[in-house]
Amino acid sequence: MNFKIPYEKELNPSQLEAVITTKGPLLIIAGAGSGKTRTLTYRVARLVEQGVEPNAILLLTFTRKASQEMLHRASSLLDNRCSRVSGGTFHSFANAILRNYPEEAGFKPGFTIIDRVDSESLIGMIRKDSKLVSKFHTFPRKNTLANIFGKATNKILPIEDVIAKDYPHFFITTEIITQMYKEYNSRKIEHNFLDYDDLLTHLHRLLSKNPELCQTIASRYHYIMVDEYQDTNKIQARILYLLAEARRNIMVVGDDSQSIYAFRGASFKNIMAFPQKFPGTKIIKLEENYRSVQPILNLTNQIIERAAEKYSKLLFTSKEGGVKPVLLSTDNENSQSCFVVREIKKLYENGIPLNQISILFRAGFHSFDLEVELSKAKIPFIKVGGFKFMESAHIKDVIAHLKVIHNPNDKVSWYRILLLLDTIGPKTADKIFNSITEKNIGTAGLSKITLKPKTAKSTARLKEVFTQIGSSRQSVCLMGETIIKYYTPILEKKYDDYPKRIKDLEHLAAIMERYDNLETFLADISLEPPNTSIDNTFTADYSENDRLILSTIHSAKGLEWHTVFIIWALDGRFPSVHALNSPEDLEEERRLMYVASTRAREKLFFIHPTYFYDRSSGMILGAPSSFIDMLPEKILKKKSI
DNA sequence: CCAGTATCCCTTTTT
DNA sequence: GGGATACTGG
Repeated sequence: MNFKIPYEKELNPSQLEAVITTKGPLLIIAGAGSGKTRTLTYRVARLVEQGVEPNAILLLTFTRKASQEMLHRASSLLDNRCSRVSGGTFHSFANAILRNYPEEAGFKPGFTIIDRVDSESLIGMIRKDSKLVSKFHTFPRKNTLANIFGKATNKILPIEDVIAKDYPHFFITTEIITQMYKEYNSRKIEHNFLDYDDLLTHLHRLLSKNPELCQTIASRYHYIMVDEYQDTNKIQARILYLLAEARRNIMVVGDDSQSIYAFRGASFKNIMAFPQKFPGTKIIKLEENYRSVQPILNLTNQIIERAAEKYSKLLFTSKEGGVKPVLLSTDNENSQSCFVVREIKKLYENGIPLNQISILFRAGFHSFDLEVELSKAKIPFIKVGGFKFMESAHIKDVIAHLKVIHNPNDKVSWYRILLLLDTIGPKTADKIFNSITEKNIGTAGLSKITLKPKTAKSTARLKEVFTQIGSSRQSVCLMGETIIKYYTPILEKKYDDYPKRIKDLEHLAAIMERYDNLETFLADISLEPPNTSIDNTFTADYSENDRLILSTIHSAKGLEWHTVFIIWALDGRFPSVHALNSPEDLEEERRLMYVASTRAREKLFFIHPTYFYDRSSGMILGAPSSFIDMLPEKILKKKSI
């Protein structure tokens, strides 16, 4: 067969082998910067070029953006057929399948995806209803309960194991927590809710309990590719197995050294287990690094070499030159920020565009001081990760109105809406919710139920809104506008900082314009919530042109820049205090440091203050991150100012 | 039954 | 230094 794309020319031997091995199970161990995305892209193109029906290829990635980008690139390599490849995240894939087979999966059509905040609210309701909670001196709070439930689900462990291992101080409450977990699951069914974990577990259950249906679904996908396999959890691995076991045309790509999502149940051991699940797996390692200069690789190799458990690999490059990474000690937080600002100005004057520079940190709030200094210096920046806009109160308030329109059974959202109103508390909200669900009259039914005069007065405007929306089949955007208009006075009364929040709502309205279907809109914002901001207001559409990038390390996965600054490279912050007493957690912090430092092409800085009082732990921090402190001068230049 | 006040808690990363 | 929860008065 003659191929249009000159694969041999454009790929190195290992990459080429990965691309042309299209049959059978394939495991690619891809070191940082080894052209993993390139390999996946060419492989998609190759399959399509071989005549495989594009939608028979399933490309599962970590974010939707990643799959879109790959398919876009594949399209420009070959042709537009590549854009018809089925791609997305595990969660969005599960969402799509489950919406097609709700009954088989055991719930009503038109389910609502609930985020962490909603899930905690529901748990809070259960907790409040329980008379047993007050019998204990301490009982886990709703967010702790959510953590316990989540861990049990994602790691496929019984509740009691999770409590015994991670929450021994709550051991005597085990029985009640287990009871609440059951209650949580049945209430989700009652209100037609699926939380993030449910998307995966329900899909898994659907496939495993329904062999024929599983076969129907599996037979659609002749070729499966999974990116970032090190960050999948056990359930995801099982789903993949069910989808791929018949044809066995499955390729997974990952790097165990870059596994950074154990906190939500991911396990890099999936990589180790893959060849056992699929006997005859061909393993290919990509070890040539095309990203960083050798001095940076020398350092990153050292960081990861000390890891307890890994597939061994050693990255090398043929890139010449480069300078040694720098560890810089500054006296306090603000001098850390000022140093970064000064260096950025220098780089910019030397012709490095701002969008080729990034500042990385462990947690979203670590950049606050720096953001102030950047604003003072008039350096434009965009921040990625950390804060969750979709979970901020004003956004959730507006969305709640849309959610009850879509699913009138959504008790959490009804509560949220009703409690915004004067004289309405939990009890009244309960009554209203019950009469609406009993009569099954939807949101427009709010005006049909009998209320006390006082309550009727408080709900008057809301009734109007729902009647208006219910009678005229409005577009998503129009509904949104109606609700925002209704909500704005409430917002102004509730928050002193309302101008900023109104701006957020305008951005939300802009997103809504792109949708003609409410269900799709609600699912999308839950599954791929916007996580970028400019000037502290969230931004869905932006160009990174000439903007500095501030990002959490988790959100920097897969990206690269000319220069990378890692701030707060401070013991107790990075690694975080939370990880200090668990060797496993500490290993994850190490991998996180590895991910952060392998983002740099030419220049890499670690910065830390030498004196910092940490309010939360009451500790005084000052030592550099233990992952880099022990590195010799030969590898890391140490300076202080 | 709501709303306002005192107290306690914790505080990472994300689909 | 803030949010969530428990408590208390109207």
